[in-house]
This record gives sequence, structure tokens and C-alpha cells, in this order.
Amino acid sequence: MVTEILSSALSDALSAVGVDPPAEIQLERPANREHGDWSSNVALATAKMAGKNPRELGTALVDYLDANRPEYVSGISVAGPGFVNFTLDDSWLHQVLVDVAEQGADNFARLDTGGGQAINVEFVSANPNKPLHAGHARGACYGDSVARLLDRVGYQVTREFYLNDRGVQMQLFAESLAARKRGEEPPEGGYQGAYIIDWAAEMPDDADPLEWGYARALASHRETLSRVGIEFDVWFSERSMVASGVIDEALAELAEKNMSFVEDGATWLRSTEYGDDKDRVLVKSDGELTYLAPDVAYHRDKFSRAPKLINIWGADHHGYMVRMKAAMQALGHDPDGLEILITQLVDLERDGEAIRMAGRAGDFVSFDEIIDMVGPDVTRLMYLMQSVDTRQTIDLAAVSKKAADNPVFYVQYANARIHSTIKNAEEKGHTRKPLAEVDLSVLTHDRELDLLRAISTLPETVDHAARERSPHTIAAWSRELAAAFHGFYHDCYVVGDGVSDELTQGRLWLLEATLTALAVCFDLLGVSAPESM
RNA sequence: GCCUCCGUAGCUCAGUUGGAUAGAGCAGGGAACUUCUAAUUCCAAGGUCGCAGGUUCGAUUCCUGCCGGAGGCGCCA
Repeated sequence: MVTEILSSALSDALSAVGVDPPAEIQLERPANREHGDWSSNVALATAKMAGKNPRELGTALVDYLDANRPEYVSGISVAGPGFVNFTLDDSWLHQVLVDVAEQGADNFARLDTGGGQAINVEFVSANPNKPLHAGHARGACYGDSVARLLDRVGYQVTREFYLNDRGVQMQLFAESLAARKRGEEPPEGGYQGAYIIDWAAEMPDDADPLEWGYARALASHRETLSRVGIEFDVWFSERSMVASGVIDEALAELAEKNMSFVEDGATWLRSTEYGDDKDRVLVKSDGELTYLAPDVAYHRDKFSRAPKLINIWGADHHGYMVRMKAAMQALGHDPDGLEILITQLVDLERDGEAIRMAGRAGDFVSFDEIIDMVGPDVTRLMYLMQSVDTRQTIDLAAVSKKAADNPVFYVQYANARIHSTIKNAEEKGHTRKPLAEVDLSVLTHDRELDLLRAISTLPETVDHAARERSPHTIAAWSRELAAAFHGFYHDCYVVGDGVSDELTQGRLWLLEATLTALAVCFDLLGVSAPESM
């Protein structure tokens, strides 16, 4: 990697001018291309400690590096307050193409920052008594892409869905189903949604409404998620913890560690010990568990299976972060081992008009309806285009239009164009030769170099996206790559008048590398790579 | 009152451990198809990065305080 060559050269240069090199030398890509291909701020960062003027230190480094040119470097200069700027020969980009071609989609931009550590990503975890709705969709698409990113950077990822399959809400669900089956209205506080009527009609007469309904809801969840390419490794049942006794174990452990106490007939978690503003009830005075007790037992169980847990919660649950972390600390776990990621709400609109998500009970837009409307790829991409830290507004009418103002098609269109170009080349007798027989130095057009430059940034982009848990970075990057490709496509014919065989070969390999980079993005985002549109 | 997130171009949003002249898409203005998909490309225009301090060689980025918006604060789940 060229960055390794440059940082090692800078390190040598620092030593040569009598400055201790820092442990890590920062290299960045200047925003302005006139500042070169790579830039380092080491002179600014170390000058103070070394008691030198940053600009003079930078100049000394440049003098040394000029006399000891690192590979690929064609120019070195000091700029501004003391930046050291490197200009590279185009051959470094040709080498990028070779690397990408050799690594392929499986290995290009695959990192090992995770080092094989097990990580558990729990998301969606919707109650198994209603179909998934639009509000679950953001967390579902986000969680799955975060899992894909973590997998790509070397973690051993488990995708997990927690099932709240016991308690009052399941009882009410069963009673609502049974009532609809008899042609009656659901009971007070029951489920009013139209789906209850549909499901009741499907339910056999002799079925146990709770068990049948539970299975029905679970099947619905699996099917919906599967439509957008989301599969879970573990479906963890809350009920199973009652049967196995782990809830009692967790409660006993808290009591033993004096992290719980009994007052007013209820059992309380001492969450204030770890920053909560009040203690929280685990067992109510009537002996029933609150939601918290099974949740604590559940996270305790997850920690026994993986050292690192990620939970993806909707914004309406952020208030529970503190108490859950408190409970894990009370049990002796590292609070940083549990990472809770919050997704902000999504507003749906149609032609600028708001679609109410929480009107009367059961009145909602289902996840399935969205997939029906815009298809699985657009569904995933529209949720992943934007940071989950911001409240998102999605206009279903605008997003379902297959028109120029829909950014979702832009990237897939690049993929389709590449395939059609390759097909056209083959029809005209140009098949790609082995890379070793192709002279990549013919790739000198600005569009070609820009495209390669874009491709070269994918590994660092994946690294950043994985660290920040931000798949939207990948979505944004894929758009930039597509833009670089469309520019190339516009100005550079792969086959045609005035294009030599050598140039056709080089460009065919450039297309291949672009496809590889796109494939990595599509995989991380969980969308398909269409060969024609 | 406390907690979380947000405030960047007319609109929707990016902005990588703090870095040089803050970027894209859309909308609006002007161009480009005898050859691989015009779902494209190119040019111009568009900014008090909510406000005020602080830290720093350097702040959209970090810290504090305000202002504005959204959501959450149960012996409900």
C-alpha cells in the first residue's frame, strides 16, 4: 500500500532531522487536488514538541524526501503552515487496479480490524403479535448493514432477534384473535388492526390462539425480512428463559451482589449506583416481572455468548439505555461491551402529505407495503442513504418514481452500463486478456484516473463505516463511485473509433475493477447488482 | 425539570481521529447524443456551517452556555 510507503518514508525523514517520529503518522487525501495526492500534517503535529517551527520542519522533511524519493512519488512540497504534500506518479493508480483485480469482490476492502472477535448484533426484535411496520424497517435495514460491515472487517457476527413471547401483550393478542374468530370485537385493550381479522380467518378452529398466533406472527416476520435479504442466526425466546430458570438466576445474582433490594413489596435494581436517576423495579409487588427483569437476564445470557454486544433500538427506547447498562455493570460486565445504537424516527409522506403512523390502534403502513411499492432494493437504499442519527422523511411517491430525480437508481445504472459495455465489447471481438498481458499504463485520461482514485478509497471508507457503524457512508461512497464511472463512460469509449486494442484492454480491466468495487458496496448495503435495467 | 438526536445552499442531506478555497443531489439558469443504455455528462449560480464564548498554530468538527425542532422520561411492554 502506498500509504505505508509514505508513512515509513516520513518516519525516516523525521529521524533524519532529529525528531522522534510519532507512533502513527497521519496521511490524508487533500480536499484540493492541487495539494497533491496525499498529504501529511506530521510537521505541524510534532513541531511544538520538537521545539521547531512547523514550516521549517516541513521544509527539512521535504529536502530529505527529495533526496530519498519513496516509490511512486513524483513530487514533494511543503505548503501552508507546514503540510507535506506528495504528488504520485499515475503508476500507483495502475497498481491499485492490479490489486483490486487480484483480490476480487471477496477480498478487496476486506479488513481484519475485528480479529475474529465474536460480536452479537440484536435488532428488530419486534413483538411477535403483529406484522412488521414501517417503523421497524429502518432498524432492520440499518442493523443488517452494520452486521455486514462488521463481518467484512473481520468480526464473527451473530444476528439476533429477541422475541417478547410472554406476558400481557401476548395474552391480549390471543384473546383478540379468538374474539375475531367468533366474529366479535377484540377485548378492552386488545389489538384492533385489520390483520387480526385476516389471521383469525386463517386460524383452524381447534388451534390454541396464542401458540397459533405466535407462530403466524413469527412466520410473517421471517418472510418480510427475507424479502429484503435479512436472515437472523438466532431467534431468542423470552419464554425459554422462564423455562430454563435463567431469569431467576439473574435475579439471584443481582441480589447476591447486593445490586437489588426489596421495598414496598417489590424488588428493585440499584441502577442509581451506575448513573440512573432512579432505581428500577424488577419484580412488581404482585410477583409479576417487569419487562426489565427478562431483559437483564437476556443480556446476561448474550454476554455469556459474546464479549461484545450491539443493540439497535428505536429513538423511543433511548431512555432505557442507562438502566440496561447499569444492570450489566451491576452484574460485573464492562459497560462498553454493550453498545446501544439508536435510530431516529422515520416520517412517511406521499406527495408531500404525511402518512400517519400512529393513528388509531393498528392503523399503520406495513413493511411489506413499502416493499410492494418500491421493491426491496429501493427500500433498503432509501433507509441507508441517511445517517440514523437524523430524523428521516421518506416520500413514497417520489422514491417509487423510476425517474432522474431518484438517486437510488443511479448506482445500479452504473452496474448495468458496465455489463452492457462488456457485452458490446465481446460482440465486437474484444474479450479481456489476462491482466499480466495488459499494459495498464495506457490509462492516462483524467476520467480513468479519477475512477481509479475513487476505487482506491474503498478500503478506508469501509474501515471508517464499520468503526462508526455508519452504512450510510457506504451508500454515499457508492454514489461517488457511480459518478466517477458515469463521467468515464461519457468521455471514454471502451470500443470504437480511435480506441486502440491496448486501450480497450486497459479499459475492460478498469470496468472489471469498478464492478468489483460496486459488488462490495452492494453486498454491504444488501442490494442486488442488476446486469440490465 | 432531566435525558437522547438534530440545526450546514431554496429543498433533502454529506462532510473520515480538528487541517488548506465547506461538498453532492433535487429545484431553478445555460449547454452536450453519427459509435458501448440521456435513468447520463458538462458549465454557471446558490453559504453569517442556529447564536455567543472557550481550547488550539488552525474549529462545521472538541468543550460550556443560550435559542429553535423532534422524541423519551410508569410497580406498561
